[in-house]
Amino acid sequence: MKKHTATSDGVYAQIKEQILHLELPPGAAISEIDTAEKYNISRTPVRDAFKRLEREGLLEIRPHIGTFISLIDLNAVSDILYIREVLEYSVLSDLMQIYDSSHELRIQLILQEQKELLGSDLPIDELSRAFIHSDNEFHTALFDIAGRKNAIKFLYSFNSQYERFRTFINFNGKEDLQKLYDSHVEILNCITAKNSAGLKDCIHHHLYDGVNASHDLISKTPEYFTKMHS
Amino acid sequence: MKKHTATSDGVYAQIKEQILHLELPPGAAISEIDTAEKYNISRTPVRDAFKRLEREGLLEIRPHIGTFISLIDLNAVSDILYIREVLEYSVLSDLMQIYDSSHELRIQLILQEQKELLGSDLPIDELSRAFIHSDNEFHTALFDIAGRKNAIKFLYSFNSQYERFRTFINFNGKEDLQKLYDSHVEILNCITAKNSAGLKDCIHHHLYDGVNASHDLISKTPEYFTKMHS
DNA sequence: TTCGTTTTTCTTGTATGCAAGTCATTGACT
DNA sequence: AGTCAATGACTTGCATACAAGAAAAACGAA
Repeated sequence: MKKHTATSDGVYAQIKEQILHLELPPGAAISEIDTAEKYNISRTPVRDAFKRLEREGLLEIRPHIGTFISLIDLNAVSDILYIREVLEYSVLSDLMQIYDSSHELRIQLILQEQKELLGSDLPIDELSRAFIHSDNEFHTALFDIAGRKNAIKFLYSFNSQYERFRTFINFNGKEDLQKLYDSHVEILNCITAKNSAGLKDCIHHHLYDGVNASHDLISKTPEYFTKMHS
Repeated sequence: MKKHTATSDGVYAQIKEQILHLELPPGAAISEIDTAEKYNISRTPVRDAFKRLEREGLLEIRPHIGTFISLIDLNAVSDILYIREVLEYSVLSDLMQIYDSSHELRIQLILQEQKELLGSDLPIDELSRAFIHSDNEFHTALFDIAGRKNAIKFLYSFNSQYERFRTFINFNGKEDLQKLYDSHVEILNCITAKNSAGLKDCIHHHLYDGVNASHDLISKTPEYFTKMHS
C-alpha cells in the first residue's frame, strides 16, 4: 500500500489504478467502510470516490447490498473502439495535411521510449503499464499536433473499461506490445506519406488486432466478463 | 418549483434542468446549504448532485469559496460539435446501406411531431425545449437503426454544455428551429437517396449553422460566456 | 482619511451517527 | 423433516456536527 493522500481525489486515483491493473478483480466486493479504514479516513470521501468510479463504469453500487468491481463489458469496449476508430481516423487525416519535420522529434522521442521498454526486462505487468502510458502519450501527441487535444481528452474520460481490458489482454505476452509499437510506426509512415487509405487500415488493425486475438484468453477467466448477447 | 423527490438523483435532475434552461444563469452562485433547505433535504444528497454536475461541466465548485453555474464554454461546444459531426457522419453513412421503408414510419412520426410543434403557438422557451427533445429523438432513432445506440448515448453523456448553448441560441426565434426541421428532412433525403457527399454537407450545416448565426446574440449577454482565446 | 491587521462570516471538506433496505441465519411451529 | 416467519448482521443512503480555508467586513493606528 502506498501513500495515503487522505482526500477524496487521492482514494479515487488509487482505487481506480487498482481496478485498471486488475489488482481489484472484476466482480470482487469492496465496501465503503473497509476502504475507509484501510486509508484511515471516513466514509464520506470514499463515497465520493465510489460514485465517480461508478459513473466511469468501474464500480457497480447496489444500494443496501454492496459495491462491486464491475465486470468487463465487452459490448462497451466495442462501442468505445468504434468511436475511437472513427474519431482517430478523422483527426489523423487532418493531421496528414499539416504534419511536417518540425513535429518529428516529439513523436520520435515517444517511439524511442517504447522501443526501449520492449527491450527491457521488466515483468509483464509493469511493462504493460508503462507501455500503455506511452501509447496514450503517442496518440495524445498526434491529436495535439492536429489541434484536437480536447477530443482525445474526451475519449480518455470514458474509456476506463477499455484501458482495463487492454491491461488484461497484455498479460498475453510481450508480442502484442511489439505489434502495437509496429503499428505506431506504420501509422506515422502513413501520415508522412499522406497515405489516407493505408492510415485507415493501420488504425483499424491497431485498435482491433489485440482484441480479436484475445478470445482464448477471455475464455480462461470468463468470470471477469459480462455475458455477450451478440 | 416542482415535486421534491428528496433524493440525490432527484435534485440532480431538477438542478440540471434549471441550468440547461438557463433558469439558473451562467455565473450565478448556488450554495449547498441553500439548495438543501430549498428541497428540504440535507447537504449530502445535494453535494452528490453538485459533484455530478461539476463533472458534466455545468457547475464550478471552488473549495471554501462557493459553487457557481459554469459559464458557457464555446471552445467546449466547438469540440463537442466536431466530435459529433465526425461520429454522426460515420454512423449515418453506415445507415445509408441498410435504411429501407421498414424504418420510414418511425422517423416520419418524429418529423411529423416537429412539424406540429412549429405550427403551434407555444411560447418560445417551451417550444425550444420540446423541439430540442424531439431533435434528440430524431438523431437517437437514426443511431439506433444503424445499430449504434450506445454511441449516441456517449455523446449525450457529455454534451450538456452544447444543449445549454442550444437553448440559448433558440431564444433567437422560431426561424432557427424551422431550419433544424428542414435539415432533418434533407438528411433523411440524403439517406434514402444514398447521397454520401450531400449527407456530409447536411450534417455540417445542421450542426454549425445555428452556432454561426449566433454571434450577435452572444454579444448581447457576454457575461454568460468564457473568453474565447481563438 | 488611509492603510494594515484582526475578526467575523461565509463557503466547502470531512467525520460520524442514524435510518432503511437486503439477505442469510435461526428458530418456532406444523 | 419441512416450511415460514422473525431476527440479526451486514450494506449503502441520509442527516448533522465539526474542521479548515477564503474573503469580506470591522476595527485600530498612523
